[in-house]
Amino acid sequence: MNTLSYGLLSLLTRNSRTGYELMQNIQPFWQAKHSQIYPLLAQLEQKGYVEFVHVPQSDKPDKKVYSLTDNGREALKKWIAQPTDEPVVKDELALKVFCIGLVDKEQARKVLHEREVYYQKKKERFAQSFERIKQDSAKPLEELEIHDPLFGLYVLIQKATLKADADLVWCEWMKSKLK
Amino acid sequence: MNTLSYGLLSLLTRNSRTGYELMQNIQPFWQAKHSQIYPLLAQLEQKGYVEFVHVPQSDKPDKKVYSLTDNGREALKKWIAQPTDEPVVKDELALKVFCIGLVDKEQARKVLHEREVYYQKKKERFAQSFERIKQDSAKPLEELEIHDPLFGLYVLIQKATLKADADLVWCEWMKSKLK
DNA sequence: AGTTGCATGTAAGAGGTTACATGATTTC
DNA sequence: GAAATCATGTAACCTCTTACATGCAACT
Repeated sequence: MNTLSYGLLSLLTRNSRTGYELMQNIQPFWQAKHSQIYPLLAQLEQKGYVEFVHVPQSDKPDKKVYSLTDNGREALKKWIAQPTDEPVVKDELALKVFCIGLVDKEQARKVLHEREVYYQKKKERFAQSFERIKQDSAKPLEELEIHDPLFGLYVLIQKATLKADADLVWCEWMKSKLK
Repeated sequence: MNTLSYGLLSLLTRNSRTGYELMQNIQPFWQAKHSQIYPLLAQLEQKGYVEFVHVPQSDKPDKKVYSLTDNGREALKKWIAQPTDEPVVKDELALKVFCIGLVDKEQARKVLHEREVYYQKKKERFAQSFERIKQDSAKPLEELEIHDPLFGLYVLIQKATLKADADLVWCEWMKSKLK
């Protein structure tokens, strides 16, 4: 059981989902391709942590809809109680910035601008996510509590927004250094 | 040439360093073990991007001190001009938080507290880094410009500090949600 | 006509971790 | 006496990406 496997179980606590949907939905929290996820789902099924129903479709390819079993839910609870791995960040930009003095301000601005646009788009996507869960939620978001179904998603989008803001502040600050 | 290889070259623009030092110094920006770095250094030497001198030591094991060649410096400049990969973040905590409703507030607080301590320690380390480069720098840090040797390191510590602050703000905010 | 989305899967290879191997000095 | 630091390297294994494979519907 690796971390990604637990991540898939974690998503399934909300809804039943297909492998394809799991692949899409886990992206903001853990980047993984379908080629990694499908074999893991097969393993999780063998372990009895998930089960699936085959759903034939006429217009689109048939699909397998996975849901969490009681065993899977128990495994998740045990996992949460284990010590949490430290976050791993791999950002090529940081390595470039370290030796940014090799190029002129003009070129450095280009590198930074590319990243600024990236974070702005990211922020927009988070704003849209907030809107979506605001509509799905019975309560105002600020009143959501730990056992409300949308709590986890809500606080994660909050986390991601705060981080994107910090990155954008840094980009702005860098612009003033490269004038 | 993968990203980590360029990262090693990037560090060598500052100083000549041993493989062991490179392994330590790259940690804040790219987590890599010595078992990955030593073979890459051998490859970089074969490509003519770095060269090394053998330095015998009596009290400690002998070492190889690597430095950047002109070819290596040219390779770095070309790399900076290429499009930059998007950052990859893998944080087990995010996956746990998504399904945090499975456990009670008491347990959730424990998980969050562990991470808060981690970010506090990280901030302290960054503060120490600031102090160290403040002493190494001829100018006040705010006046450092792109071609000053400590510029890259300075702005990276600034970036890391802003992000750690954002994470700590989120941890505090979460505490109020879990009261 | 070509691309994107839906939907699943496998195979090859690159990237990365853990363990094995050695050995002196210093710190707890 | 045990663990940590310095210092290098290899081997086995796990993780992850890219490419191969299929096929229909909708959009451009």
